[in-house]
Formats: sequence, structure tokens, C-alpha cells
Amino acid sequence: MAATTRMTRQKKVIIDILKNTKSHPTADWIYEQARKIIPDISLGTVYRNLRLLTQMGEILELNYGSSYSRFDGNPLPHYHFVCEKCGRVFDVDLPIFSNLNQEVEAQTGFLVKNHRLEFYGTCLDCRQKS
Amino acid sequence: MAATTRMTRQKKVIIDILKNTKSHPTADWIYEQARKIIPDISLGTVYRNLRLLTQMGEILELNYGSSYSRFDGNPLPHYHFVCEKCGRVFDVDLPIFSNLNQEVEAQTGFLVKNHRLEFYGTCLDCRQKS
DNA sequence: ATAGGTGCAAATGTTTTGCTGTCAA
DNA sequence: TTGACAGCAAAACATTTGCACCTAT
Repeated sequence: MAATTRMTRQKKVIIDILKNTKSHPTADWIYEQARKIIPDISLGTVYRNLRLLTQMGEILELNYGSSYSRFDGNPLPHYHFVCEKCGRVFDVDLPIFSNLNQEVEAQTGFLVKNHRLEFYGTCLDCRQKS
Repeated sequence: MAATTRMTRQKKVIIDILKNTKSHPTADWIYEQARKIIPDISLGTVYRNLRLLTQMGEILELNYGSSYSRFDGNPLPHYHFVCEKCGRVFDVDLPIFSNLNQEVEAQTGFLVKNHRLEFYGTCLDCRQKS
């Protein structure tokens, strides 16, 4: 039997935090927020649930440009901007290149499931500070 | 004074390995290759040089989709395909979207220096195995 | 009732770093 | 000559996991 998914208090809180922030938080930030509601939640549980939710396609793991992952409560395809100064990740409002996967598939013979597009540079806040 | 760059035997070997492989090797793989030429080279030295070369723009660090980085001896802009089964990274022969950075810059007010585009899926070898 | 989830802490795996000695310029 | 770089090993860091207990179904 496929493993069923239980809706625990911990998972509910983690989903809630993730769906209600526009930032793309780290596991640690989510942990700190979650502790405000469930003081003895453990970091391991946060990681376990983030992995589960990622596998279920409920959230996205953004694991580029840094040594740690960030998570995105919006699983719909969209692109990102990474600030190289402060490390923050922003959504980029650009239409999806929906034919690109097929194009690469035709060219390579590989099975292409999805693609990611990230922009790197300096965000507005950091631009003004320098 | 800006730190000058010394061409050590170690650095030379690492550059040579990286420029002569089409794979996108991990630090550990580079280390193993380098040991065939300099048996007592240390992993720390490999990492130090990889970081240095990345900062100098000589090579690219590919740090997505996995817990460890891969390195690319070709610093010219190009896109990648990541196999989710075997973890290998392939070059994708697609023209660069050269106006995209400006487009995002205009839209966000951020300073956009570059972008990355990666495709995810199953490579030909892994497709045939399943 | 029971299997999937939790908290805790130890383990893991990759990458970085402190120190002392070495070598490229 | 000398300061950037090497080797070595320990530390740092994010993330995963083993275990005994707990709880959603």
C-alpha cells in the first residue's frame, strides 16, 4: 500500500506558514516561526515535512545559489530572482516558456519534466545601500 | 593590494582536469583524478582552488538539484539538463536568451547580472534502463 | 489498534578553516 | 625574500536518521 499522509498539527502549521508568506524561507526560519505556535516542535520534523510536501508537489524546494535550501509555498511554475548580496529570493513575473521542455526533449532524446529559470544580481534594497 | 594569483602545480592540474572533461564533475571526482597526478594533493586544496576559479570566472559552480556542487570548465553562458535518476548534468544546445536579463531588470528595478536555465528529467541511459 | 509521525540527539556528507610549513614570483 | 598557497585534520554547516514514544485515523 502506498503510504498515506496524516495531517498532524505540525504539518498543518508548516503548511500554514509557507502558504502565508511571500518570502521564500529557509527551513530554519520556518522552524523559528513554527516554534511560536508549537514550542517543542523539532527541526527534524520541519525538515521531514518539508521533504514530504516537496515530494507531494505541494511546495517547491529552491536549492540553488546557496548552501541551504529555501522553500516556496507556491508550487505553480514561476521563475525566481536571487539577490547575491542579501540572499533573498523574489518571484519574477514572466510568462512560462511552455514549449521549451518539448524543444529540449526533441533535441536530446531525454525525458524533460520541467525547467527552472533563475536570475542573479542585486535587489533594489541592496542597490540603494551601496 | 588585491591578492595576486599564483599558478601552482595543484591549480594547474585542477584546471587541466576541468577543461578536458565534458562531464560536470563533483569536487570529489576532481580530487580523485588529481591524486593520480599529485598523490598527496588534499581535498581542501581542491575546494580552495575551485572556489578561487569560480570567483575569477574561469569555471562555473553548478549547485542545484543536489546536496553537492558540480563544476563546469566552460564559463561561457549555456544551459543544463539534470538527470533526476543518475544525477549527471548535460549541456543543452539552446541559444541564449540574451534579452531576458534586461527585460527582468526593467520590470523589477533590480540589477540583473545573469540567469540560469536548467531542465530536469530522465536522461537517455536511465530511460532505457527502466 | 496500529502505522505513520514526533522529539531528541547523534550521525552524515559536503565544504570550510586554522595552523604550520612550502614554493612561485 | 615573502606572502599566497599547500597539506592535514578539525570544525562548521545544513540536513538526515535511529529510536522510543505518541497520536491521527
